[in-house]
Amino acid sequence: MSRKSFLPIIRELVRCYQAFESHSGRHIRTLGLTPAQFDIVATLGNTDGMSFKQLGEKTLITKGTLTGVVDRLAAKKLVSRVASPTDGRSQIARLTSKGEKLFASIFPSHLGHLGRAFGEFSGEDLQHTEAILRNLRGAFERCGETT
Amino acid sequence: MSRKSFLPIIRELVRCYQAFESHSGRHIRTLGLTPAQFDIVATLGNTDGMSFKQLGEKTLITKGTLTGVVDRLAAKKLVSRVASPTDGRSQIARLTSKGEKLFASIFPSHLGHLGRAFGEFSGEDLQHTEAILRNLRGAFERCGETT
DNA sequence: GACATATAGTCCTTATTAGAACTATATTGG
DNA sequence: CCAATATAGTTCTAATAAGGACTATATGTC
Repeated sequence: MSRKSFLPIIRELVRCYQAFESHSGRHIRTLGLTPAQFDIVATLGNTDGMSFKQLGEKTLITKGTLTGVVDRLAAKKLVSRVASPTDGRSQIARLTSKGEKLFASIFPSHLGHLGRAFGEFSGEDLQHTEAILRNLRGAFERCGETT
Repeated sequence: MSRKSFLPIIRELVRCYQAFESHSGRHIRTLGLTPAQFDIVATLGNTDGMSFKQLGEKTLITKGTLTGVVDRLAAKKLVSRVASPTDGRSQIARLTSKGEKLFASIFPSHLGHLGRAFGEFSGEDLQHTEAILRNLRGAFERCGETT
């Protein structure tokens, strides 16, 4: 298989993601958060809180970064940290009541913003696009495992 | 169309891109460059140089960031800046001979690394995947234009 | 030629990113 | 019970990211 024939896919993936980031990030900033902060608020919404490990897994933000982002959300009084009752090493991050209100307000707004891109997609389009992306992700992840 | 039904696509796009970044970035770092630096070297390879404006368009690195990345590549003697002969505001960034050698050495290596992910893809798979990504990118970009 | 407007790149600021080293705590095996 | 190993989160570092303000230059109009 020609090595070059996959380059258009790489190019389209990068541009697609950047277009998404631009579309999404532009709106998030008007909400007074950064994309990483929004990601954490969205992940914590409608939960009782979760450990940093779980947060890192669900958001794919590396743990070195996660500490700082949670720090800034805590400084904004949107998130609080509580020591884990069961593991002395661990802390639980949880939305404060202010954070819950923010989540309740901005999450639907952001879903609406994102949804605008999908107005022309049929149900079949959506399922097909998801399947293709999952397959592509699997291809990259399988390479990662062999390292 | 249900607002929620596109969320799996968003999730898969983000995870797919992160898997790609992890797969690609890991290799680039072993080459002694950062992903943004590699992006610029790859974009300048096999050209006579280009303006920052053109570089920004081809790499989608914002100009505030671009100055710093080119600075660091210049400090590594991989890229040089020359004043534009036709526009007093503009500068041309170009690979040095050291940069050309690096490009010649690492670009095929990186293509090989990326190509490993696509070993199971048929020609039709590749074309189909590209078409889906282009369509999805178009959806996000069309939203950007209406702002 | 003068003036208004636009543009190229730089500088600045705040936040994020990734990963290694570190400390405190947990787990496992003998 | 103790030693070895693993893990959770923090700290640190250098680089990137995004966008606005700025300076120097270009362009267009009168």
